[in-house]
Amino acid sequence: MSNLNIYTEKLRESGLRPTRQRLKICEVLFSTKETFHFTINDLNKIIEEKLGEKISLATVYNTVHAFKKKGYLKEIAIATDKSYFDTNTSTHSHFFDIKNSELIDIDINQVDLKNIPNPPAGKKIKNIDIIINVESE
Amino acid sequence: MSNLNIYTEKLRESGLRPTRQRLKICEVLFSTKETFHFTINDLNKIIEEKLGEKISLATVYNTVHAFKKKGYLKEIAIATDKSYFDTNTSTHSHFFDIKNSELIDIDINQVDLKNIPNPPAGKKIKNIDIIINVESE
DNA sequence: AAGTACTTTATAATTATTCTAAACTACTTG
DNA sequence: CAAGTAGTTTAGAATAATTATAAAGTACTT
Repeated sequence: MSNLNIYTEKLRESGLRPTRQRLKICEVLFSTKETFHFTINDLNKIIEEKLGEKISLATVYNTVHAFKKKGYLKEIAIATDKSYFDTNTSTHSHFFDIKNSELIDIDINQVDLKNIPNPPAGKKIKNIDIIINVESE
Repeated sequence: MSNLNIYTEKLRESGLRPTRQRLKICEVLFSTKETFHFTINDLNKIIEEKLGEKISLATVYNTVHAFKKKGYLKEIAIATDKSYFDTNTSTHSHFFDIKNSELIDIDINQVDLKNIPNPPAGKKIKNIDIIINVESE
């Protein structure tokens, strides 16, 4: 698989050694151009079911957090008990279906603020999270 | 205390009987026009420290959720392990200081979307959460 | 080839939240 | 106003997400 070098580089850049387990995680996260949303538990299940590799939750947590810190993953800000992550790290917003906890990407061009307010004194804006909550009618 | 009737009404409207404990919760949440942000734990501590009333956490959870359901409180969508609530139920957004988990209201007039994207087929927009993440510089 | 530093893992610990069932209280109605 | 009943409070247990730990295993340097 020629993606190996890419995975290895991503891991190294994140300060992690390329191990069998971490490469499997990469395979799920970065093998396709299609992006997706997941919880740690989702991810762990996919690795087990699709790749037949049973990885300790702690390893998945550590790796996902390292990728998030490095910017290879983004965390999505929603009011739920679990953390959701996104393999799409470009600036964009989400629809969130309250009933089934489904997240849907919104193209950046479709959402934009009219004007950005001045941050409080001594504070700098890092990024802006926009969630449009929807419900099936 | 002439606010008693107001508290009682809010509780009744939320489907709850006015009990000693719930009235104390109201006293903290609704006694002043100033709004504030809190976690369940914050709220419980304030009630104990300021009003000298020790209330079971379960009671606080139940009451806060009933108020949220009725619309007397709003939950704020941020990516943290705890749930944050807001006594300001008008449409508005927040600055969120990542380092100290501090929330600051933004006047609604200062934040507005240029255009609202069409929701996915069969779904209806309920509300929009906007968080501007900031960091001390 | 061997040593060191980093990893994985199972398991325990922590934290937020929800559940439960027994004791208690508000409210209705006679 | 004295029950009765339906809703409440509470401590503690149960759940669930996440983080910490420490022993066994692996990647990488030399």
